[in-house]
Amino acid sequence: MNRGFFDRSVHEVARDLIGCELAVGETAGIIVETEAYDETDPACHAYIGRTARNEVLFGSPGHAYVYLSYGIHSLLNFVAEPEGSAAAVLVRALEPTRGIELMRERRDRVGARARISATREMEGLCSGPGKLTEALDVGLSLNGADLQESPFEVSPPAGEWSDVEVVTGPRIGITKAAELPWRYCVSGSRFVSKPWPDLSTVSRAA
DNA sequence: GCCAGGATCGTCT
DNA sequence: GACGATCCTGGCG
Repeated sequence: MNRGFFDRSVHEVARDLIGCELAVGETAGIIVETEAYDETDPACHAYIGRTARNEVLFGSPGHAYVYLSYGIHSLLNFVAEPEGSAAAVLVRALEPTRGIELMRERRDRVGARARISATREMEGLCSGPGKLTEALDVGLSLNGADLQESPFEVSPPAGEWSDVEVVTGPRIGITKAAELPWRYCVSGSRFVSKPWPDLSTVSRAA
C-alpha cells in the first residue's frame, strides 16, 4: 500500500485494511480485524498529548507504532492521518496465509492451547493482537519502522478478499470510550479475536 | 464452556 | 506506586 492509503481518516484506513495481506519476513496473513484510535479518543495513547512513548503516533502516516501491553505483549499499529494528527489502527487478528509452520513454532513456545486440534489450531495462531505479533515476530524494535520498507509488506485485497463484508462494533479490552463502534472485522470470520452479537455492516471504499 | 487470577514492565502521576 | 488497546491456565460444572 502506498503512503497515501494511510494519509486519511483513521476510520477509513481501519475499514480498508480489512482484507489486505500483511507480510513480515516469511510469514503473512490476511487482516481480518482492526480497531481505530485517534487523539480525541480517551482510550488512545495520544489523548494525553505528546510524550516520548507516543511520539510515533504524531509522525507521518504509514509507519508502525509498536508498544508493550501488560508488560508482556507487543501490539502492532499502523499510523494514519497527516503528520501532526495522532491516530493509528491496531491490527487485532489475521487469517494466516504463509509461513504457517514458522508461526506455529513461534507460538508453540507459549502453551498447548495453540495446538488444540488440526482443524482449530490455525484459528488460534493470530486471533489476537498479542498473538499475531508473536507469530510474525514483531517486537518493540520495529516501533517507528516505515511500512514501505522491509520487513513489512502490506498488499491490497485480492480475489475474494476485495469483496468481503465488513462489520463494526465496540472495541475490545478497554475501559475508556468502550462504547465507540471503532472495531472492524470480516463478517463471519473464524479468525477474529472474539465474535460479537450485534453486527452492523459498513461499506468499503471503492 | 465459563470465569477468576497471575505474569510482567514501561510509562506517567 | 498504579495501571494497562493481553494471553494462558486451572478450577469448577
